[in-house]
Amino acid sequence: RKKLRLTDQRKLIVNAFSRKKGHVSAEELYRHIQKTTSSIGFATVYRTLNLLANAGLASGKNFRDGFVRFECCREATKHHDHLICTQCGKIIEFTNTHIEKLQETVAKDHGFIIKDHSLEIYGRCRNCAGDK
Amino acid sequence: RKKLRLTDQRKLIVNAFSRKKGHVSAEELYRHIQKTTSSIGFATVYRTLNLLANAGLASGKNFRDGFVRFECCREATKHHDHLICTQCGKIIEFTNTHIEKLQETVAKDHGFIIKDHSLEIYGRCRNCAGDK
DNA sequence: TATCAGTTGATAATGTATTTCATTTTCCCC
DNA sequence: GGGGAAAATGAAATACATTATCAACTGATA
Repeated sequence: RKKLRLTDQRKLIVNAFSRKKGHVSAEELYRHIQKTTSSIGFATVYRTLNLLANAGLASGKNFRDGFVRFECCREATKHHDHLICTQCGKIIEFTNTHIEKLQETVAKDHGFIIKDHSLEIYGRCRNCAGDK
Repeated sequence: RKKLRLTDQRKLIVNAFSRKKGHVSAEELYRHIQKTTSSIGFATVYRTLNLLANAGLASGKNFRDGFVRFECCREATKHHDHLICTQCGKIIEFTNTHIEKLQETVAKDHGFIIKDHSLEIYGRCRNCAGDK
């Protein structure tokens, strides 16, 4: 939040968003806000989330359910990758510096300069492992 | 191609698709086919690509341009990951068994059973590295 | 406080992808 | 080689998440 205006709606959205842990889609956040405060348009939710994303305060991930999920980028939550359960939708975050280093190596081998990357592992979580 | 019917359109689409190397979107393929043979509907291209994907003969990847790109899954082209140049759009494939092993380890640590994964590294390729 | 650019919200529009449905085509069996 | 059921096609309609539009509004600034 640098050179933009601090409006009531933005306060509300940012509050709701940062309170929600995990990975929220714009629509989920919109509906959640609607429950307590009506009169916030969903265009504003989208806009604000994109603003946060551009400002580096949120990041949008496109898993495989057709929409973008945003997560809060606090200082504490540095970069991380995701394990996604295809059964129950659970999302686990992890970091592995060893993998990151190997990615750097791969990139270097191809003359690439990494700007960003995303690694998602899809499968069954502990609880869903038994299900067919 | 197991229990489905072999139609002229499918032959055409599959031919065009397997001839096209690299990563093609349904729309690109559709337009490419239109240039030589009109009278193939757009829906049929989508349908056929999805059939191929379900049959494991193609795989669709969702990079960051908003649509799905399909690539041919030949025997030769086993699983691989991607380096994507955000400047010129070039896509380089790579494999790294070491990274894969580490992914298995991570998954095991969280009680996950991997079914699939996708790793994309975004950055600048050799040619575009200099550009601002 | 007056101003005015930034912001909002309802709605329309966008763009990719899927579905519908009447028509056509393929495959299978005689 | 037909006949017919089932599958496939194409054009258009639809779904769906997201973005653009634009008049009305509002917060920051002079």
